Amino acid sequence: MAIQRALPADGDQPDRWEAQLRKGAVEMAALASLWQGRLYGLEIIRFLESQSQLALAEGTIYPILNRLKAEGMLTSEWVEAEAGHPRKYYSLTDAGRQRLRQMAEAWTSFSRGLSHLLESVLQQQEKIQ
Amino acid sequence: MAIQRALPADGDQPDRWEAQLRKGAVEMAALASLWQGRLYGLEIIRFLESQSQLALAEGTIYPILNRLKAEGMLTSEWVEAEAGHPRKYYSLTDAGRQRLRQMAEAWTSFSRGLSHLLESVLQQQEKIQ
DNA sequence: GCACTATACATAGTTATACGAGGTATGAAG
DNA sequence: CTTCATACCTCGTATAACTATGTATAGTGC
Repeated sequence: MAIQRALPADGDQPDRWEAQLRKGAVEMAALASLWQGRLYGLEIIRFLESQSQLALAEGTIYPILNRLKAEGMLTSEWVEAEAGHPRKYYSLTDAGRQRLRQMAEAWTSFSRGLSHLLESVLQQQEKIQ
Repeated sequence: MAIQRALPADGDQPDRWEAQLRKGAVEMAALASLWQGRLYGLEIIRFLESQSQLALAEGTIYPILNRLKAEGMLTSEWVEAEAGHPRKYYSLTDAGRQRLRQMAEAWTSFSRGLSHLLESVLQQQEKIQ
């Protein structure tokens, strides 16, 4: 985990979010995939791949899901499948929804800043041979 | 089992830009800061901070600059300052410019995918309270 | 001309992240 | 009962970013 250090209970610095975003965009994507309803592990991977070209490995997603669950951002429940094997479905908690909103805002701001930087670069695209 | 990339059709991507971008957005930002002309180390930090709210430490930027120089993405030259001390100015090479364009495109795609994911989340903003 | 300060460049060491490669468990099919 | 397919899980590793610190140069006060 990372987000807490020796910080006081509610002393979350907005500065930390930025730093976290640069790294934890994947964590945000995982939360976002659950926005419209519960999904199970492999389903999250497929969802993100189809919706955002974000290809995550199993070794990436499961640790993240466990971390998020430990932080109270989501819950899980085993569900028996008719044909197959039990699946662990994850759902957002209220805390998870709230955090996702904050991350989404911070991400948007961060992304906008970078896009601004890249404007000149991309404008030149038309001139490129 | 679990051979995730058993796709022969996919071929090999030039690089795993997506994966790199999630981490190396900072590297891209460093290249981007030099698009309009040469800057020296501390100047890059100040530029990024003012232009994109991206706050980088010296310990972050110098290793990146050295790495990029070693890869031929930029050149450096010492310049004597009237009042002060020599500064090491960095400039993009043609290779650096080309790479930055590729990264900018990949970033745009990646960013767009994530924004798409976050659409539903952000749309709910108005309903909150 | 010697400390003191400010600016600028540099790097060693720590931490955290994403991932690859393997392992476990369940049920279905042969 | 062996094999296959799906799904979950975890350890070890490479790498990236950051913290803290060190070095070098030059101007300022005495």
